[in-house]
Amino acid sequence: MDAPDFNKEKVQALQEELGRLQKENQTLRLLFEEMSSKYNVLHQAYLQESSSQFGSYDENSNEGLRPRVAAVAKASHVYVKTDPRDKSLIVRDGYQWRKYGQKVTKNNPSPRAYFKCSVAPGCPVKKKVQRCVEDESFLMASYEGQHNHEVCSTPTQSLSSSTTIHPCPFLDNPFRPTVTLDLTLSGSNIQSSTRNYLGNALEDYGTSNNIDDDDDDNKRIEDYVASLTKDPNFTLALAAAVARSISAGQPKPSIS
DNA sequence: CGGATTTGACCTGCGC
DNA sequence: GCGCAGGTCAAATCCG
Repeated sequence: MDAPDFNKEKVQALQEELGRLQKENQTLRLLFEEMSSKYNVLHQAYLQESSSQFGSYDENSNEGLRPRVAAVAKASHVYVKTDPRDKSLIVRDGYQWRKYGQKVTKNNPSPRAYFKCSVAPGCPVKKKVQRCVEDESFLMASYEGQHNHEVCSTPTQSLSSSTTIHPCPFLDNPFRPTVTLDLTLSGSNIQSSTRNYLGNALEDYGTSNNIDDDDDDNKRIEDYVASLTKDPNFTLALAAAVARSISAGQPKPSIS
């Protein structure tokens, strides 16, 4: 058998395979972008819904980061992203608190701290702060009672640059820690930060895509896919987005 | 020195 | 009634 002919056939087969993979990559990319887009829309809706249920912050209001009093009237939970190395149980939420107790609870090795609002002498609001078992980088703050005064500090004092607040990243939030609502950012940056997780790789790929350099492209794709699939947070976010996309596409059961 | 924090003791509710 | 766990009190301590 002629060696050059054999090599020619082999090259041709590889080119066909390459072309097929490129088409597949293109399809997957489009699918990814669509899912990413849907994910962002759904996540924004989720955050809006969550902010109406939890003690949360109105970033569009000129009142800054003050928690909505109505939401704090009953016991509510807020998850705060902090530095895991920071062992303090301090949640900067715009109010001034006096610590009156600390206790180690049964199901959590991290101690629970008890705070009373010290802004006004008669303010009945209490707060419990405990590090999450699932992820020690999160603090869970439970608020009880209703403030009878206005917030005492400015928004810039309320939240440190490294503090981020989440409605609930563990129990009922399918997005888990993959997405961070960083209240130190502006509104547009909040959206861009939520896009980062799923969008960056594809955006990077899109901006650097060069048709003349197929080998580099494939290598880049493989690197992106490998880095994404290795990340459990991405897997969770992807699963949630797929589930939501599927459920969103199904007709809603009629309520009679 | 005064206010905030720490920490052990005490109180209370709940399940067995 | 007892034990356990969570919540609160208050004296001691720390810190600016």
